[in-house]
Formats: sequence, C-alpha cells, structure tokens
Amino acid sequence: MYAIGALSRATDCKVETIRYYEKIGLMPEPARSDGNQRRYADRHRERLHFIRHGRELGFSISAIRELLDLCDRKHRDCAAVDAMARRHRDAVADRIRALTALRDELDRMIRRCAGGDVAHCGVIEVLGDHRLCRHDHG
Amino acid sequence: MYAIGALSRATDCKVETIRYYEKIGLMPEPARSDGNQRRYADRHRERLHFIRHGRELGFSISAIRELLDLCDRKHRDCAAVDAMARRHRDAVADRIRALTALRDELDRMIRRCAGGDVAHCGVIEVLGDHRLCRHDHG
DNA sequence: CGCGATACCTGTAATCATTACAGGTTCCAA
DNA sequence: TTGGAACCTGTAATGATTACAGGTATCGCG
Repeated sequence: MYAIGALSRATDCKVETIRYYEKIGLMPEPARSDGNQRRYADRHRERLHFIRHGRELGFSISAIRELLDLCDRKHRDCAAVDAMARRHRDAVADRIRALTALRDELDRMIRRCAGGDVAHCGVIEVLGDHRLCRHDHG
Repeated sequence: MYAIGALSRATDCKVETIRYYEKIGLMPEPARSDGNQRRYADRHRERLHFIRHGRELGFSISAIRELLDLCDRKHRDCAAVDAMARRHRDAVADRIRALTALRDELDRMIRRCAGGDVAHCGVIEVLGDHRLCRHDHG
C-alpha cells in the first residue's frame, strides 16, 4: 500500500496531478487510512503509469479515457485503439510539417535581419507583413 | 473606420479575441462611436495583423508584447529582436525533434498492433509498459 | 420615420491540464 | 511524546482564447 507521495515518486507524477486525476474520474478512488489519507495498490500504479505514458505521448485526457475504456472491455477488437493511435500519429505528423515550415520561415526572417536598427530589421518586417512569408500557416 | 466585425474579418481574428487583446493591453483602446461601439483605424489593423502573425508563428503573447515594444522604440539596435527570433527558432527546432521521436514511437506502436483483440494490442501494451519504448520522452 | 435583423456592448465563466496556495490534520521515526 | 514531513480539502492561478447571458446600437428597407 502506497501513500500518495510514494505513488508520485513511483510514477513521476506530481501529487497534485494524482489528486486531479481522481477528481476528474480518471483514477479510481483509492482506499483510505484511518486518518483519511489515500492508500494505493499496484493496480493504481499501473493505471497511473498508463495515463502518464499516454500523456507523454501527447494523448489528451479524453483520448486516454477512451483508451482505458477500450482496455477495460477486454477481448474486444482493437481496431478502435489502433485507429486512435493512427489519428494521433497523423496529427503529430501534421504538426511536424507546420513546425518545419515555421522554422524555415524563422530562418529566413533571421537571415533578412541585416543587424542594423529596428527600422531595417527583417524580423519586424516579416511579422508586420504576411506577404513576406513563403508558406501558408493558417 | 472599421467596426470590430470588419476588423475581425480583415485580420481573421475573432471579435472576442480582439476585445481580449484590448483588455490585456496588447491592442490600444480605439475610438468609440456615439453609441459606444469601437471604431478602428488602419494602424489598429496593422498592429493586430502583426500580433496575429506572431501568434501563428508560435510567439507567446508576452514575446509579442516585447517585439511591439522594441518596434515602438524605432531606430534602436535590433539585436534584441534578432535574439528573440533565434531563441524562438531554436525552441521550434527542439519541438520538431521531440515530435519526430514521438511520431516514430507511435509508428512502432501501430506496427506492434497485430490487429487481434485488445489483450494482444501492441498499442495498449506500449502504453502500459514504458520499457517497450525506444526513446526517452520525459 | 419606424421596424427588425444583425452587430455590437459588458461582464463573467468555461475550456485544458495542471500547478500553487492556504490553513489545517496525520503519520512516523527518534 | 514530540516535531517535522507528508498529507488533507478547497480554491484560485496559469495562458490564450472562446462562449454565454442579457442588454444596446446600427443600418438597410419599406
């Protein structure tokens, strides 16, 4: 039986976050000590680990909730889980594309900056005039 | 003189967002009609355009505030502006690296999924067991 | 000039995922 | 038994919007 601090250390998840997950119903209410302190079992640690890992992988809380629901109903077809993972992967890929375009644009902006005064600063110019951008970001 | 809706359409920025920018002091208070409605001039459109473009490029509100301050004090050395752009570019590059690692991991997860039932779903397995990951994401 | 639809006004609360804080209680080791 | 760390609850803050409620202005059309 873990206290919340031990669970926190075991899962690298802040104490406040654990209590938050309980409040939003993502973590089940654990047992309590006589003095009303939370006492966790291994199943809590596993579930929290799953949640934290999902969060690290960028899944939203609601996506993780869905994944956990899918897990709880064991032996059902995993196509739904797979589809979620694919959707998420595609979203990440889109984000990478957008950020790459952005990085290139920032590079161009920086190259335009001749090192003079603000009146001739390429960075300011580009920010003020969308037409100086090479890509559509919107 | 634009009403707020016209400015909204001209800059592709929601009406609520324009009022929000005014509230936080990012946009100056515009003139008002007799009936107390906001009336904007071109300089507002330009400034809002600058702000929106900065946001699209991923600059935070406070970064944009700094940039605008630097701009307002014209003819001062643009090294500070340049440095901000560089810092931001580097942050974007870091984010791209992290997301690329993440995308690769999601790909591996998806490939592990044999298409069977949830009990054998690679996606669930990886989420539940950090050791199945190839990279450190934390 | 009057009417009605649309656009506008203010102020407040919600969103998302946490984190921080205040003020009080419990636990555990020395 | 005592002292300090860890715990408790409840509330508010973060960042950048967005949404809503309840009321007022504007504008084109007849």
